[in-house]
Amino acid sequence: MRIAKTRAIFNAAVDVFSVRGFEKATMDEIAAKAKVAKGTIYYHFKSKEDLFVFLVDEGTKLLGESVLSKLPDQASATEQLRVIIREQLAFFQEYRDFCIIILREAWGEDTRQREFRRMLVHYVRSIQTIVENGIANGEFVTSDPETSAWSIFGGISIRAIHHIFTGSGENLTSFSPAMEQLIISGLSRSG
Amino acid sequence: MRIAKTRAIFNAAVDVFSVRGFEKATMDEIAAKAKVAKGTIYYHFKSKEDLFVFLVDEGTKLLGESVLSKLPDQASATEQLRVIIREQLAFFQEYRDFCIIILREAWGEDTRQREFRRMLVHYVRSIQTIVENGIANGEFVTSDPETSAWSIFGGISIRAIHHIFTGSGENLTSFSPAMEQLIISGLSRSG
Amino acid sequence: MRIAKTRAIFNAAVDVFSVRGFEKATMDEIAAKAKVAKGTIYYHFKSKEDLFVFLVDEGTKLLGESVLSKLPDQASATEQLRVIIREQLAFFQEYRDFCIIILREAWGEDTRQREFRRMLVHYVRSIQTIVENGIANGEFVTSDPETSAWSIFGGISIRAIHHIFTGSGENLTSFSPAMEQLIISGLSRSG
Amino acid sequence: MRIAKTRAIFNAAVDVFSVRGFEKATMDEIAAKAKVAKGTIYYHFKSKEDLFVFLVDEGTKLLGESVLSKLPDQASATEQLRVIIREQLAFFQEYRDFCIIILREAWGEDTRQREFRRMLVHYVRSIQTIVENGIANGEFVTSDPETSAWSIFGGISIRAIHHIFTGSGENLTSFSPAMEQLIISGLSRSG
DNA sequence: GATGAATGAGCTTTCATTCAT
DNA sequence: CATGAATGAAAGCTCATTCAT
Repeated sequence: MRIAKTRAIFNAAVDVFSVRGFEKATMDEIAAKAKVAKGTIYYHFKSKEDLFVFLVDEGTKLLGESVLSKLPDQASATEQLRVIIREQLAFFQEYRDFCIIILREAWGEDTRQREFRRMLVHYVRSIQTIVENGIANGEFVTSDPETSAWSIFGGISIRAIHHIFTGSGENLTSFSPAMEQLIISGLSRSG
Repeated sequence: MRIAKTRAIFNAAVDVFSVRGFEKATMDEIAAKAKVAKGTIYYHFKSKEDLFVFLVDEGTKLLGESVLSKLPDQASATEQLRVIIREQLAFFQEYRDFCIIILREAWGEDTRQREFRRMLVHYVRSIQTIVENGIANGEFVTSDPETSAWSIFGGISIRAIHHIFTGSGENLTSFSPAMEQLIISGLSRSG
Repeated sequence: MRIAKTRAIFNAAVDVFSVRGFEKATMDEIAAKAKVAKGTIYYHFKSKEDLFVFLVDEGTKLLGESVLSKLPDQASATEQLRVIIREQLAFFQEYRDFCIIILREAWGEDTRQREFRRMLVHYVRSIQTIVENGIANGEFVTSDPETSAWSIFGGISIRAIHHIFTGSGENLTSFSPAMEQLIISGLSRSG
Repeated sequence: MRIAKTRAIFNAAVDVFSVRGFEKATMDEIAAKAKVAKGTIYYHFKSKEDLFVFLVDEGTKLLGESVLSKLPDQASATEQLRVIIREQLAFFQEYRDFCIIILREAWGEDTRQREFRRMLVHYVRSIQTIVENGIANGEFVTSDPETSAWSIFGGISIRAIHHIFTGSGENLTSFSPAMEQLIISGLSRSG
């Protein structure tokens, strides 16, 4: 029972936070959506902030696991990067709420925002590592792997969120080929 | 006098909105920072939302002007794209507050957020046009110019905001070469 | 206008705090009694605690002034002590609320309670000084002026509060002769 | 087992109520300190109020027994009063928590507070009886034995609580001689 | 034009009490 | 006997907005 309620609150919170944003989200709405009394949320989480941080931790961990578990061990850096692009888009397709929450709530000096960025940095470092491996084995060329990694992460994320708010029902993964090409080969015809 | 007060309010608002976010920003803090009475803000702006939208309109217009006015008319699409990257980074360097506001406040279904995205779409369409011109004249190859344009915009923005919150004092424009290379030539050695 | 509202809030707060006690008093009830909106209280006082401390400071100052201003400068210590007893009873007669608040709210480790005791100590020290003067000029005999002063203050206060809650409508000052006799001459017939 | 748990709850309650006061004390803290589940308290006591009243009844009874059992039957009223003063101080020395609870929680119109005063009145009446006996046999002089009794009780209690919150570690009974002298002989040299 | 005192709806959080196990 | 998860009413506090001056 305990886990069931915690789960219900978690799901409701993801929903409400993504629609309203952290500040405008109310515990009342989360409680209603989770079909528990407001006090029940406070029995399981010590505050709104605590609930949010829990959700962000889980969500970012899930992003990491979802994407990184798909990486083929023996493949080239190029292939690995393609997988990253494809799987991050797939993750945002399945968890649109997290895509919104990430872009909206990570930037600021509040505790929850710092914690959020700490998780994000961890994820982006995985991309950076792949880029660095690619450089090491001669596949890639770049003067600044950190900039590359954040640009790749940001490109995918902003492309996704723009689609979420503006696009048709099209699946996010349909952008994968164009993005892979852009990131691997660049725009230039000669490459 | 009118313009002076409006200006003071505007500047204070940019500051407070970027530090606190729209919801946590208070009219009291904006008034205090602008050194006007709270009622004075309501004399110049109809509401908190109205003030925010004004600021976003001005800011996005300024972004567009700052970046696009630097575009050399007769240059190649490649060169134009390089200028976009360089100048958008320069803009974010000068107006860090606005970089933060864009990434934080543009995503949601509130009126102010829709208006915000409308302005953003306008700007990104300029990038898209350059990409399309590049395709038309054979410089560029991509199957999806819209995805390219948003990826470019997103890559630059997220790289910038990560630096703003985490980086050292380094100038944002120092990332320009690496980003130009990534976007023009891609990561791949063979290109 | 400002002072009028502050005054109304002050009076309402004294009333509500004395009837309910600090913890059970609600800002809603104070606001209703003062006929102002709840927010108005927070415009004038930064918190419930702040309001309470303000009220305690004023009340204890008033107690000090009311009682001590009646002290005849050139009189004997005995006469001065009689005045203290009479006037403190008169003060509690007029400000029963303060009598209740003092006995109820001064004991504890919260900030407001420490502050309260600080004020009380100041007042009781005046009694102690009179006792010490009496010793110096040979009127009084006691081995411990501090104990005497607190016993006198406590005797008066508890006798008063017992009357407030249990007694008839009789005026508190009617206890003055018996108390003066007790404190000056003691119970013993031989004295 | 039943009695053991009831005892543990009782002790924890005395502790928590004296530190926090009735309103701020929480059943959670009492349960934690008693090392029982919260529900267990409700098995033994019907409500928070019920627990408090039980504790007050026991405590006041204990005060009465502790002090009055020491009264030497055949002694003079003067000697009996000296014993009262000494033993009440000794009681407060051993049960400081209860001294605090008395002064804090007895004044108000709630049921528990009326019940509390009913117990207190019972105790103070014992002092009053001694005073009246003293008058009857010519030892004492006073026009108002009730006022004397409450003043004596109040003087002792307030002197004690002031010491508890402000004093050094000194034993409360060290104030007994000065208080006995004050109450028996008064401050006046001539007596 | 400009002010700032006043408002009250709305929010987060607490906690005594209940009850299924 | 004992437990502790769940409840929801109630409270302190915030803040965008208004309006008399």
